[in-house]
Amino acid sequence: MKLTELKAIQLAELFSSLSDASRIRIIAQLMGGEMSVRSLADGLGMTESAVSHQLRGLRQMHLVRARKSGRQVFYSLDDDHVSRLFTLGLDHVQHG
Amino acid sequence: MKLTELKAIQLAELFSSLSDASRIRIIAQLMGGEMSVRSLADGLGMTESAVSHQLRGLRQMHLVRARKSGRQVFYSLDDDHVSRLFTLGLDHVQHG
DNA sequence: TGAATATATGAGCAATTGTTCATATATTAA
DNA sequence: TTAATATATGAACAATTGCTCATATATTCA
Repeated sequence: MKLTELKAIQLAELFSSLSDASRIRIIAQLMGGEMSVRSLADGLGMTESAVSHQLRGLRQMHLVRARKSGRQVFYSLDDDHVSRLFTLGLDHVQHG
Repeated sequence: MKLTELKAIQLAELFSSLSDASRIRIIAQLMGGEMSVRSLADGLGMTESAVSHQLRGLRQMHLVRARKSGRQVFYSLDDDHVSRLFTLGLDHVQHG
């Protein structure tokens, strides 16, 4: 298959976004619906700062989207590509 | 969604395997069928050493498989999860 | 306005990563 | 056996990454 260097880099960046256990766990939580930064941090046992740093990267790669309400920010998965990549990956890990 | 820490780590490792442009280009080449280390290296403009190092990681994650024939080793994609992850990722990068 | 709360961000540091270079192993041919 | 070829591997180094800590911004409430 032919692939421009740019597309290769973009693809690598996309998968990079999913290449850390903390980010995977953030995404797993968001599979259940939108959550605030604090409740993500509480649920994951991470600091809000660490979660916020990770969410920034996920946002930049359009894996999550933010909705502001008052002083909270609720995050959710951006589109269904994300959960499809997630479950396809889980498939690969579980079977063969 | 609930996810054990082990599964989170395994998923992250899987996506890590796809998180580098060189590895993405190796996989793109292998979408066309099996290739030797040398022809991969030639086609990608990488040294055989660099390609071999990367193939080792891909092999360990069961993304590629090796078939030895004489003094050459031919690599191919391990199963269809790989190309499905690849094309799903490409989808995400191209649209939305 | 000022205090409290929720999130974001920059600097800095330890840990990880991808490559090169040198060398090792394995196979074939002479 | 020796030389040549194909691949693999270990060490080392620069570059990147994910966290903590301190601080900044934004919003609500008194």
